[in-house]
Amino acid sequence: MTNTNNKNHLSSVRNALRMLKSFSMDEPEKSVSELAESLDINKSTVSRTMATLASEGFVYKDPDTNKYRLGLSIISLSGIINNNTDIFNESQPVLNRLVESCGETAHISVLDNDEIIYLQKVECNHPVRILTHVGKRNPAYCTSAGKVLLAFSDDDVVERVIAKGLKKFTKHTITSPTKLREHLQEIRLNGYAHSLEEFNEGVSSIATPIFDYTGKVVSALSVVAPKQRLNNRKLKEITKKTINASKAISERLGYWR
Amino acid sequence: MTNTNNKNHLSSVRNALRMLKSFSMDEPEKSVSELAESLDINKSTVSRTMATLASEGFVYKDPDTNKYRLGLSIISLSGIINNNTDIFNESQPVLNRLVESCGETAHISVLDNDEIIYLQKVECNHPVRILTHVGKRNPAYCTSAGKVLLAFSDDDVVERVIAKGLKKFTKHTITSPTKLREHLQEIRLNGYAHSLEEFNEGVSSIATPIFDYTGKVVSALSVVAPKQRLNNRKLKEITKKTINASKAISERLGYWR
DNA sequence: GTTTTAGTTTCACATATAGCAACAATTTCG
DNA sequence: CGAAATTGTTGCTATATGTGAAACTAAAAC
Repeated sequence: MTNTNNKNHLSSVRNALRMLKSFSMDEPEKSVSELAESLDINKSTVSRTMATLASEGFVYKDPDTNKYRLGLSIISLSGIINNNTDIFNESQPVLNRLVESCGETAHISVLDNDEIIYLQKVECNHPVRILTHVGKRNPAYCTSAGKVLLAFSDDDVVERVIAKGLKKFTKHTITSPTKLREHLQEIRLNGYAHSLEEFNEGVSSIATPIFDYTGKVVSALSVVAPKQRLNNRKLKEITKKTINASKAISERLGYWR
Repeated sequence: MTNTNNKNHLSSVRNALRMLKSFSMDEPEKSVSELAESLDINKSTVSRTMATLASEGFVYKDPDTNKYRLGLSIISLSGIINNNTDIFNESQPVLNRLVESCGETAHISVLDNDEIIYLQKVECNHPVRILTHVGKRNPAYCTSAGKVLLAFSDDDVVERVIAKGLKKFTKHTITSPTKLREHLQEIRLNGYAHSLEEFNEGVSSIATPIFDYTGKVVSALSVVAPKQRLNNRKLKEITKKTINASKAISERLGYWR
């Protein structure tokens, strides 16, 4: 037996999903043995599970190296999500214009499991690029997008994030629960959030909330840039443009003032 | 027992994957009962499997309607695929320029399971749009991208496609095996393929092959447009631009000459 | 050529899973 | 508004099924 965790969950399915999730940006290819070791699951179980995943196209087995990669079925499924999510359909053109106007990379992100996850990214032309990608997860309390989303979330979400611990990533990371609560309050009033090197040294960002037709904040729009490209004037200018862009997206989602 | 198909495959995992795959553009939301009925799997099995999928973020359960949707874990995984696939990284800027220059939508697609699947799409600004999306599958023998990919595939792939049957979608669909073989031969010589309403009435497209550093055709670049926007001159012009764009992408992938 | 490592498959056993049925919770309909 | 029907979840049990150990291949390393 491997996992007897959640009683009403199918362990073999859970194993399969863990195998899928173990692929990452840094390790996009894995062998059966590597999977078996890192997940602490028997080799033969991994072998059979991966074969099943492969037969449905969720992973692809390189016939030369015997290593597995994520497969095209996942692309198919992601396409279905995207086209059925309003934010995807409505935000694309607005994002493009924002990126062009600011000259910096922009993202759409949502809160998931008390972290943010990037749903969309439009990259700028600068050769110096920031280290995000669609699907990436980042902490909520030290990114501008995360702070915006927290600021408009229920208190219990904020408290849960605080309870999980506010890890210090840089000397600018807010680690005091009280300060964080005050800061979020301020963000709610201002209608935007800045993160000046709170998560990564040398990286700053600006985020604003996107409202749906019910007036709920469903996602955040953020612009990221290397700190040195963001002097005070530029910061203000981009903040204003980001606010306008998120208003435009909110309106497309049916939000009225 | 539900499936005893492939002996060395895990049926519960296969069930889970079938459940994931049953979501589509037209049916992005499904209830337990719907899933159970359409897949002919017991309700309780579906319930437990979906709960497992939900706990890992592969599906999301709407607390109001009790219906399931595909979840964000899939977006995460797709992001990993994209950023680790050379075609994704290298083709984006070239695609953008092509779309701007042609004024029509462009795609990158690959062959998977004898069908084409769209990996990437850059949309044009025309209000009249074509019905594709990332992750969509289309038949290979009647789309321009598919024909290009078949033309540069091994014979057994072509024969397999023929054996599966050449369904007539429009009056322009090629349904004769002999004609198809000749046509593919021609495409290989020309270095591009056209599909003039072979799959959808009123829709035409142009596709060219993309080579990797080993000289193998790994994907196709295609431009799609409503038939009426593609007069003879425009068709020639776009064909030329598409050829150049695919050459540019191939070079970025390390292909020489 | 031998040794090591990696992946698949066989086999027997234990158990996790599928199906049934009962239950709880909605929703639909009279 | 209450009865009937539909839907989702959970004990329960038998048995199909997934697991782990080891045998077996195959390939790579030495």
